[in-house]
Amino acid sequence: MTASIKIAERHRDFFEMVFETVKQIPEGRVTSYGAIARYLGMARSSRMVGWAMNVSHRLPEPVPAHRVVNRAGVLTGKHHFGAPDRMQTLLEAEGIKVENDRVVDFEKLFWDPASAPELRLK
DNA sequence: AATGTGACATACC
DNA sequence: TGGTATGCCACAT
Repeated sequence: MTASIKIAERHRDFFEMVFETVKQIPEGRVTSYGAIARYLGMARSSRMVGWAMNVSHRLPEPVPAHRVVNRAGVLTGKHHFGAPDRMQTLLEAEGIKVENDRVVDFEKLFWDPASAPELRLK
């Protein structure tokens, strides 16, 4: 395997697909763990997406993990960004408003990798 | 080796 | 309507 990341062989591809998907989230948009899992054919393994995000911190290349929230738009992973409010800061830097650890207008900003409206419209 | 713990989601009382 | 249980599976202890 390429990097020093410890990922089980048979799931390495899955993790990489997660990273690729996350990297395609447009700036200023967000998606959910479940949407990614569903898109990759592991609808019931959304927790693994969370694990992938956890691992992504060790990746040589940057993965915009802050654009992934739970299905309610809550920043459940904020404690994994070093500083408690780093995730929120990153989001707000992209024009996404956050109140009470929740993305404002989540439904509008939601980007589904399956439908990928941004990619289809262009 | 066995058990517990999650950056989740869904189903069911 | 809201809490609880369960599926999921890599990883830590």
